[in-house]
Amino acid sequence: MANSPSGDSVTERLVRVLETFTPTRTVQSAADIGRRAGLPSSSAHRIVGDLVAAGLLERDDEGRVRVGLRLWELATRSSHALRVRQAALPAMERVQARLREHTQLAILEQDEALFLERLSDPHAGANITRIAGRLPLHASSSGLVLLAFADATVQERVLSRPLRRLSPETPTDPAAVRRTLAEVRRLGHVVAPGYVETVSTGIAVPVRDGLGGAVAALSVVLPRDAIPGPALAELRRAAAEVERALSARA
Amino acid sequence: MANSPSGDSVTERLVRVLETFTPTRTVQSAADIGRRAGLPSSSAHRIVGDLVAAGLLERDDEGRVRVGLRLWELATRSSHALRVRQAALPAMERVQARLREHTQLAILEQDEALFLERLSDPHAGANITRIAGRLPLHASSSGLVLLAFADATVQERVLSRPLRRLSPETPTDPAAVRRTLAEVRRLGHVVAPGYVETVSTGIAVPVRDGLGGAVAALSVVLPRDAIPGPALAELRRAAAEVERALSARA
DNA sequence: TTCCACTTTCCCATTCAACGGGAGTCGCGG
DNA sequence: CCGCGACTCCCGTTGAATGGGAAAGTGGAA
Repeated sequence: MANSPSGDSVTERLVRVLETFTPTRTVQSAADIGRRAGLPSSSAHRIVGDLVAAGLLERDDEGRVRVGLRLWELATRSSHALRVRQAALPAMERVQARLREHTQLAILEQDEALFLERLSDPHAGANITRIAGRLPLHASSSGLVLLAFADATVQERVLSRPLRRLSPETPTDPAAVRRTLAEVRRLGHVVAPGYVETVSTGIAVPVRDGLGGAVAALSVVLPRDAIPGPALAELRRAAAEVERALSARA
Repeated sequence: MANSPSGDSVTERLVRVLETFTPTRTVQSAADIGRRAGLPSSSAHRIVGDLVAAGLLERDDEGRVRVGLRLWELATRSSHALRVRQAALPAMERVQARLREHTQLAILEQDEALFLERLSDPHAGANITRIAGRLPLHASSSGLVLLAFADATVQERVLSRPLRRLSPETPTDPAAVRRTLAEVRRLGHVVAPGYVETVSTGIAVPVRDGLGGAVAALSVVLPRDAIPGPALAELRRAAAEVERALSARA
């Protein structure tokens, strides 16, 4: 029953297998994969074997499995988001050189903020975001910026669902979030203290397209008590630079 | 016949479909995909539909197909090469800020040089390398560095096959390449004028691991007549920085 | 407007590849 | 030495993938 809403086709199985890999779990045994994907052991081994043969998975020196580089090569054909990343990288490096904390680039993807790039100072505190990681739109500075400039239907959909709480200070009242969004649109930025982690503050600005929308959010994560002014100025400058770079090649 | 040396299993078909996307061809109709992958039209449509449902492909506003972001998310689980990229990025930015041409990072992958990252000045001349692109090991500065510090069996295998010519100046005599490799090992760098394109010179240095091998090659592409000295100094410094960054987190 | 070329969707009988249970091997730790 | 887990191989069954064909949508040219 290919293509059906939730049976299991071969394709779905393959994806399930690939999804057993997480940002933290990057290598595992074939048997592990089978267990996590809910597959009979013999099937799991066969499927993993196929994927390895196809190059989507690789075996390391001692038989364990990891995601293959071929997959990354294929993924890179997905120009549209990666063009944004490419355009933003120089500006992000500049921000990072000045602030030396965490500098991030996120886009709106399936009602979440998807982080495309992240530059971190080794001396900066750890934080939760990762490249290719996601955060809820209402609960992160990047997300709020993306949501503020998103399509109205997206806003409705997101705010009509229960708003997950990441930290004690995450805003979970739809009305409050709506007010925040209006303010984001007015000011062109957002400062989100403690929304994601109590010890840090996210600061984000939109990278605008020509039509009132936002193609991405640039953000930095600072210690909770840092003063946001200088970071904001840096971010504003960077966003303008990215917008220029994006419009330059059309 | 799952897992067999070259029949066609479902997995192989999926990969064939994904491989119809190239760095240049990033969107196409389902029918196109079918033709390129050698699939009956009805099968092609079904498979594309499955892949879209799984999120590995996406349809744009007008029905055409492109590679999905989900694929990129999955690919990012492939930490091992991307750790190198992450470690190298700051140093690469520094090189790029100084030289303002093309700065590249490549690793050895299946007997080719695979480019993980590339920073290009908008004012620099175009050149052939791309992120996730590949070049032969004998015919690019990055490749020669990688080959010079590679396993002896890899060297033998590569040099025993016919050496493809990319430009009139590409070295294609195995003996000559062998001499070059020895020199690369002695000097710790290579200057490759016109090997890839007649108008440019590639300059590369290895990023060494602790054991006589190279984890990656850092390179720049300069106009053919540029003097290589300053670039070399920059690259050396950058490589040392990357080696430090890599050993820092273990 | 009609015609034509092309893409896409839907349907359905056939069949063959994927499936998974099971048995056997290897390697490790107790 | 035994037990446990990972992995490999085998093989009969079966149902999902397959692809031909028909028909509906799309769009440009005449």
